[in-house]
Amino acid sequence: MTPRRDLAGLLRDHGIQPSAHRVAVASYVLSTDDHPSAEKVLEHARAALGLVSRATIYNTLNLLVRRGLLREVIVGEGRVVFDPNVAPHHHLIDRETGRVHDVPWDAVKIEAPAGFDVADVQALLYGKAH
Amino acid sequence: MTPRRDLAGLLRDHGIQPSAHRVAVASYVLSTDDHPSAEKVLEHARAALGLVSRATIYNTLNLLVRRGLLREVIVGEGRVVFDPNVAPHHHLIDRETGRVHDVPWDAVKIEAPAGFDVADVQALLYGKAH
DNA sequence: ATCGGTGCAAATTATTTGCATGAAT
DNA sequence: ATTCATGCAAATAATTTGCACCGAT
Repeated sequence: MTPRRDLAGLLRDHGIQPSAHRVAVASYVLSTDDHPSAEKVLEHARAALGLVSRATIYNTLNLLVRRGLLREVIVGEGRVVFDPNVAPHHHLIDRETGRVHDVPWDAVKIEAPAGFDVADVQALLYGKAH
Repeated sequence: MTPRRDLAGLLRDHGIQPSAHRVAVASYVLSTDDHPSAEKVLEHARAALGLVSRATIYNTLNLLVRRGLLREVIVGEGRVVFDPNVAPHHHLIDRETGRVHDVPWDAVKIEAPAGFDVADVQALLYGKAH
């Protein structure tokens, strides 16, 4: 497989110049399972770097998505969240905490409707821990 | 069951005063399987009534949703659409035409993740007709 | 010297809200 | 007369874009 030395190397391998801001954003968003919003990514970036523009966050997140390192997930109700797990899987939203959890791909089975080729499925499960 | 005489009666039964605008909006959006956006509902309302404010459309749609006659569905990529089918079911988005189709509830089976009560599931299938 | 990344402000898009007018009860 | 729906414009919220600047190659 792709030998990955470090974050900067990973970014470069995906055609992204590893600027300080991009590395800071990537080091958080590519290794968390928080499913952060753009706003939360901005907070983390500011904690790490001081002054960061919101536009830079959006630009960087969009770039990571375009390059296949990150996935944008719309978890209903207009919430948009980012997930470094780019393999096929689903999501569960805890209605009490708002937290988003990954759900394994094969926990959901679909019977494709007649007359359609289903290329992708995104299941959103809403529930709560018990 | 609730004896439903006409649209105005249906609205009244749900605590909605059947103004001309509301009846016009409802008569389209409650009987179509187009899964229209707010904008498309506005077009139809204008075709039927002439001058209609966008705000009135949003107010009316939100009212219908609040009263349980309509469901708001977010079909990925920021598209928001309205569906008069308020019974549990899923959706399939045709990637070529953009059209949204209803998918029967039991076409999708989930194995609830350990430790969670799943109260609701919304599956979005992306594909194309063949 | 050039290229590309960043900050800022302005633009965009979708939606909501406040307010005054006018219609319906 | 009072209530409530409507139109309009302004407010909001989330995201994108244009542009000037600045640092790194």
